[in-house]
Amino acid sequence: MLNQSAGLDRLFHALADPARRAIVERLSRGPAAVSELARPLPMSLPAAMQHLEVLQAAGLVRTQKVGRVRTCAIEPKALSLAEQWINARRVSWERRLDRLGEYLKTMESGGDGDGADR
Amino acid sequence: MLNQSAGLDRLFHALADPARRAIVERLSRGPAAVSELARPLPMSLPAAMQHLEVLQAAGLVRTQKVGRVRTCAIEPKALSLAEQWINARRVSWERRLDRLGEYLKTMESGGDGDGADR
DNA sequence: TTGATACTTAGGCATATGCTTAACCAATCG
DNA sequence: CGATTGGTTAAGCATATGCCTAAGTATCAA
Repeated sequence: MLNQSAGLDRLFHALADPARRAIVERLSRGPAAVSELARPLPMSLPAAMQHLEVLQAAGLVRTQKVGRVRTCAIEPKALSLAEQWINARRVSWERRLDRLGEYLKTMESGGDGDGADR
Repeated sequence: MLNQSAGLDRLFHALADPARRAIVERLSRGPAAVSELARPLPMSLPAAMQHLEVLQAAGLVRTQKVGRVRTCAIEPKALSLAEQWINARRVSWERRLDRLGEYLKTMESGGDGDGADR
């Protein structure tokens, strides 16, 4: 899986802001121009642009300029990186809880069993 | 589902740092004391503590002090909030791509169909 | 009670973020 | 051409983050 740490940094950081999530939410319903994305946000256009740049740096958004209009769209694959990390954690702790369950059953039936957690 | 925006802010922000993810990774394999979590990190103990505080504020980690040792554990439920948000996005854009597919099929068979995207 | 261990708090500092306003280009439009 | 529209760049500023060192506090061990 390789570490991919910097990518996760950028990805989670990009998602850690309501304005940026709002942009992603809007874009998951279809492409939009920069000013269209900025309009509903409580900030200036340049500020919204900076958020867009963060999203692009995270690979979440792809843009393309035609004439004087820049059209933005989500990059669905980007989110799956975050998803995978979260899933990996879940697998990890579920396995642990299973082992704990086994251990408790062993206890019950009077065995000794090295259940050392560390 | 209600907005839950502040919670997502804290959650994603907490995950947007390699040291904090390392802590979560360690804890998904089982509970640990503060100093045990700090040891592998390239920083001082107080710095590690601050990361721990961020994780607690995000609801990702629960701690409990016994004697002079504070033991930390993950709160599996916390991650599911992030997961849900990501899933919701996916559902949204998959529906959209389906509609787009339908539209293209309609085109193909010569129909007109209002496929306006906006 | 003395000392070591395991955190905690406080203060300070460098850099990063988020935002603003004020220009500045580049395609349209009249 | 000259004015608009849509976007971009630049500079500046306030606050937030991330880290450190130094100085506590509270067990536990001898």
